[in-house]
Amino acid sequence: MRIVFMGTPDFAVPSLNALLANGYDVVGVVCQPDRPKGRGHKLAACPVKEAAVAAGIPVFQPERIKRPENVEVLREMKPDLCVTAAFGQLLSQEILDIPPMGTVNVHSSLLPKHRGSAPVNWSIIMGDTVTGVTTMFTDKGMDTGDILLKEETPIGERETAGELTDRLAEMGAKLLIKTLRAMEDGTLTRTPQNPDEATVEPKMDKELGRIDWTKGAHEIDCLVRGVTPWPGAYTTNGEQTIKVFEVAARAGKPSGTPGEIACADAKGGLVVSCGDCDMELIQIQMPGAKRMNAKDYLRGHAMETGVCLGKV
RNA sequence: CGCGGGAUGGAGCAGUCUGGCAGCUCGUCGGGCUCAUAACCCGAAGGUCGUAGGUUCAAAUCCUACUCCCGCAA
Repeated sequence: MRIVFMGTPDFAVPSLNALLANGYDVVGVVCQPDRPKGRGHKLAACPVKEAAVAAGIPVFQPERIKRPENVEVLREMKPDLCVTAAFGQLLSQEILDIPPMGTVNVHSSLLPKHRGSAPVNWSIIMGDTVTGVTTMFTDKGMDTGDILLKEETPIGERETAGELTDRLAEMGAKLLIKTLRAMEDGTLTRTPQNPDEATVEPKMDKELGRIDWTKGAHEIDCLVRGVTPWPGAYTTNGEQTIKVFEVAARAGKPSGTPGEIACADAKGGLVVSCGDCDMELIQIQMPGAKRMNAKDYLRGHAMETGVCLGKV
């Protein structure tokens, strides 16, 4: 069975490797073009490309897969089946018609919940306690195809989007293999999604990570974990942007107005009031500095109590 | 050559402009105080000042090259 794999970020790599490890014939890999990245504005390959190159598989990186000449390239790969995992481009019907066995997608949520490009982030931000991975037949819409298999997992109370993504990537890879096995056995069933239960969220945006201190502690904690490590949560102190990696609620009532610094020393930590209590900023990063514990930062820097964070 | 910040005992920083004793807040170790303590008092250990070269009587500090880390932007 000739398989063409389409995926781009870290999430997709375990699925690709699982196909290879299980002896599937991956004849080509499609991913997003190299993008300028990092400080030197140098072009960088995406994780899937690196994995494909390491495995000696031809890589195709079209700017827009839908263009006729790119569709033709895909057609010439003569895939029996296509597998997608966080590819980053929608496929046209013309493309979906190429592989006779169809196109299977690995999605990092329990569909139809959390359609879109950032399901892991949103499931944490929304305060879900359970999430999972879903395999489905890709169709023309955004994560709207028929569901094949699902697997659930609880979301850890302290788990960040990055950590959960890693876990789901491994789960997704296993579920993908299970799905293909079932497909080969003829035991696979497909279930249409119930559109009434569907939710769709936008992709991650920097502005999303801005902490609103008037919100409650749980909501803020979910936001911080949901956008960590990317795009990252942050607040501001005057002109300075403070990136926030980990927060913890303090028992009791807020000791000041939302955003007000209640405590800022190496012993007591950095404590800020939010809507319903005080919160400790455990791990932060200041401009130009590396990520560190707030208490460490305060050993070498003074911060005034009483000032308000997050004021524009 | 996209813009910018940084590297100084175990942690976080000051000192660099204007060259001249290795400093601050902690941590660690020892001792004291205390019913007790993350509190307080006394003492100690611990540093090739990112690397290499240059200037100088003298370099953390000035000059040159290099390495590594980080913010913005993507």
